[in-house]
Amino acid sequence: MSEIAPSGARPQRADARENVRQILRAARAVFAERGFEVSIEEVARRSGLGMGTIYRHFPNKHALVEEVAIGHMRETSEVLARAVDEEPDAWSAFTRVMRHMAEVRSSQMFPVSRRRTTESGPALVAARDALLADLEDLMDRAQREGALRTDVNTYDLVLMMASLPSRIPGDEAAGDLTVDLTGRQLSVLLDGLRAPGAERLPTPAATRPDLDEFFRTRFGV
Amino acid sequence: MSEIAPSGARPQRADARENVRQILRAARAVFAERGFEVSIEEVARRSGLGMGTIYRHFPNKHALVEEVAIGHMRETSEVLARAVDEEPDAWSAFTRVMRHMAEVRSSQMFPVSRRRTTESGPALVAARDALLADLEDLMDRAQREGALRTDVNTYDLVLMMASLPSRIPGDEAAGDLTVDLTGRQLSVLLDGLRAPGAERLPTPAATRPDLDEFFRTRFGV
DNA sequence: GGCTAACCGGAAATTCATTTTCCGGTTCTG
DNA sequence: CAGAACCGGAAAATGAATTTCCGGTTAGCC
Repeated sequence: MSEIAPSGARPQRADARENVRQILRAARAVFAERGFEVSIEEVARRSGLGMGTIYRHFPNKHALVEEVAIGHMRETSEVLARAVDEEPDAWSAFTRVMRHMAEVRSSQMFPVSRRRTTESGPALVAARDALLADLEDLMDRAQREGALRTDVNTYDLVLMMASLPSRIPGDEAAGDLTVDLTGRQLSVLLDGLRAPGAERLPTPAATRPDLDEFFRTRFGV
Repeated sequence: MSEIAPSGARPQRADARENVRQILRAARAVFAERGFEVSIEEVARRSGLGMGTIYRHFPNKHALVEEVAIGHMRETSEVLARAVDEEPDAWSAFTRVMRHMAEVRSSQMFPVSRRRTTESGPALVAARDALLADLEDLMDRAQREGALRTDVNTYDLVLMMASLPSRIPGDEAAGDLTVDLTGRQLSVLLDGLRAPGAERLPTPAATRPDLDEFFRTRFGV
């Protein structure tokens, strides 16, 4: 995480460890709902802690974002592995992963990477690349199965997922939406991804640099 | 527009009128590419004019945004009318309108409305509501035709269109994308909108308040 | 229980981007 | 060619966010 217990000093207190957990939980929820440009104050409010506490455990905002992003990548990889194991075919596994990504909005975490090179940087890059590779495998299988249209690639997919609207805002806001916008759009999207696809997609397809560039201009990370 | 010639005074100069046109053209392009949170300085740069000139013709940034939005609404209404006239069926007309909206990214303009009540406020609301009504008619027809899935409504649509990524950045930027992301996503989206649709959409459907609320939290307008 | 380092809250300082003003100099146009 | 209309862009005003700081509070070992 962010604090290593130096050999000679006192260890981290139990309440502090619990607070770090609360911060990460709150950050994850708030980022999912509103994107990671929300203020630290917002995260603090949601976690029930003060801003000072957050800065006690993370050197700066970006470090917090990175930590959350790593969590997303790893978790999604696990979900993917489990789906591949348990589902009867690649398409079912694929939709299951999509639903999970939409639910937690992990795709917006892909671009979080190298603005500043922090200590968790390498871990993040590794987790992200591992997920992308797994996703590509799964999509290949779904395409060979004849279920997924063959003219989309991993980057298209991540970008599409990133474009989905946020899920319903949390507890606090008064004027909450009553619709599951994400769910509705995702369903339409999945239908659109089914093979063979009537529309002809403009070429060329997206590439990795496109993905990076898009997120850079879109989210500034 | 924004300047009325008072009866006794000199009329607006020809070069000034041309500049207003340039400002609107530049604003439209920049907003389409990067959203309307781009700075006025950006608009100025793109129009080849100074910031002072923009403020000479528009009392504040929001007034400029409104003017652009009105243009989008009216233009899209015209495109829709023409499409209905010329296309053989409702679905073709529908896709034509969708492609136009994606091209100019007019759907992100829907929420621009009543933050401050300006003089152009009523005109904007009228233009927007007219377009929404026309769109609803067209979707109804496409649904009765059996081409458009019946479980989506106008609000779903506007929201989906608003989620599409920006089109390829303009002249200036060095690291441009080489992909037509908008086009690819739109094609997938259109396939997903085809009747009958295999996926079952979460209910209830979106409503007008949902649309307003979504944009408020998403774009702050 | 008591001591002390670890911890917390949140106001205040800082930073940074953006909007908006302002005015000396320039350009149309009658 | 007079003079109002116009322009550019530096600088002031604003606003929103990040980050620091420190007096006051705990946890947890003795």
